[in-house]
Amino acid sequence: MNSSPALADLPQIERRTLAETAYDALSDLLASGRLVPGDRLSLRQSAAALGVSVMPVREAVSRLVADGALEVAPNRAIRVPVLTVAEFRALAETRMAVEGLAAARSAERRDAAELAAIRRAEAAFRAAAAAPRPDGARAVALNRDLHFAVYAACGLPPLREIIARLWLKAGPMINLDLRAHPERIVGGCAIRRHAEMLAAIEACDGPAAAAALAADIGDAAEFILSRGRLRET
Amino acid sequence: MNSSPALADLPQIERRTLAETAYDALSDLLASGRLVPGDRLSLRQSAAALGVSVMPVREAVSRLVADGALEVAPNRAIRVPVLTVAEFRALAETRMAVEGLAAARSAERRDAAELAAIRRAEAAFRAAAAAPRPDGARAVALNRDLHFAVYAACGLPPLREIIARLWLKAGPMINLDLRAHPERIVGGCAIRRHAEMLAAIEACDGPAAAAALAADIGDAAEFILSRGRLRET
DNA sequence: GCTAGTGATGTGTGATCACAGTTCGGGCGG
DNA sequence: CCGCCCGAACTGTGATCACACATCACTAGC
Repeated sequence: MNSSPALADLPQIERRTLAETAYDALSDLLASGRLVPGDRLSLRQSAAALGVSVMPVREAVSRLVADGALEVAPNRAIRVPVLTVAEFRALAETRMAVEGLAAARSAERRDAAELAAIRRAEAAFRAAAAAPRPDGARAVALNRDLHFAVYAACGLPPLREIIARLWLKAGPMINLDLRAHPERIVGGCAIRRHAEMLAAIEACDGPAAAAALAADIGDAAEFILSRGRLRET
Repeated sequence: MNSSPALADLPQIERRTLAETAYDALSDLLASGRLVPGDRLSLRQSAAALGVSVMPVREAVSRLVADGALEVAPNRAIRVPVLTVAEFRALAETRMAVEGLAAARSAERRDAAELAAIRRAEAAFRAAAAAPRPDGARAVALNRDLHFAVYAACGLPPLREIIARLWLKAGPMINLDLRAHPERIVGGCAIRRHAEMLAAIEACDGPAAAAALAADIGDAAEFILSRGRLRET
């Protein structure tokens, strides 16, 4: 079975289902904080907005509900969860532990290319934060890029996926205030924590990287908690 | 709007969708090892077996695919993944890290009731392993009960859910050999590791609990790897 | 004799319809 | 004027249908 060698040049055509695209679209809305805790969303309206039928949207929403990024109220209404203080604390603690784990591994295993990528991401975030008029949405995206540049270097794909799901759950709450008040967190602790983390990763110091990252998450969580927008019970 | 206090006694009627039931049914098949890596399954056949239409099954399968517990081949065939050696190693390492984390927290935070539950689960597993003719399926279930009794005591519901998903991914591979050869792992290391873990939890020694649990997972992983049923590439 | 084309069958994916349940607003009775 | 009730509109859920694609057995052609 000989065939033209030109066929080898053909790139694999990507096979994306509409459900996957819908999932990505909704995930992005959640991760960027454009979907606020308490927001309701309707399958039919979302489908209309995406220009598809309810079928793919239903599948995407079902996955997000399973991830805890959305919830179906007993009234059968789909909405972005409004976490209680206790739930938010548990989520933040889990993130500090799991993401700290990933950061420690990254510090100990990163190669030169990964370190360079982390350095670039840190510099980009710092530059954006130093801008005269900070852009909330851009800061959120760059912060995300930096964190996941670190997690990508941990060598454990399953761990990276776990963290991505945790971000989906925490995203709306975290990014809500970060978008509204970019100067607070961005100008304050985050830059310092990121610098500490980068230094630890450069020094291959796992525990220090974990501590810096946990502190970064802890700072943000304390800030959110102090604003008191969560449910008490 | 006064009403009889007897109404307070009524338990909340559970609102389960068929999709959730289907998800639980398939999860159980995966977790218990009755679904073996490489097995294909069809939406229509599964739906017929469950006595529902393809709709709920499709949603359940979609979630399991998102969890990595199932995969859709490019041929559009649904099957339980056959992990490569590298993937299995990464999964085992992730489990050792994350579940070790949970065990450490449990050791440090468990209350008396949780400790009692863990003791009961450990005793039940030990008793089943000591039986003259070990029952593979029962040992799998009791092992699962013991582990999750520990994770339930860590005080972090999100962490518990993460571990449940990891078990869904690893379940088919782990339980395949455990069901086939209950005497190997059950009679050997597992009992000892469990005893070490229980002792550490009783002593509120977090690091020791994490080490014992990681060793338990590591032993099982080594055993699986030595059997060489995984894909090389 | 062996390969390449061709049909039937079954696959997941997506759209559409049907239905029970909820929500919300308008209008009637008090 | 206020409170209740009923109906229209909308919700998610499930079933059914339609379609493009993959697989396999089979046959015609070299």
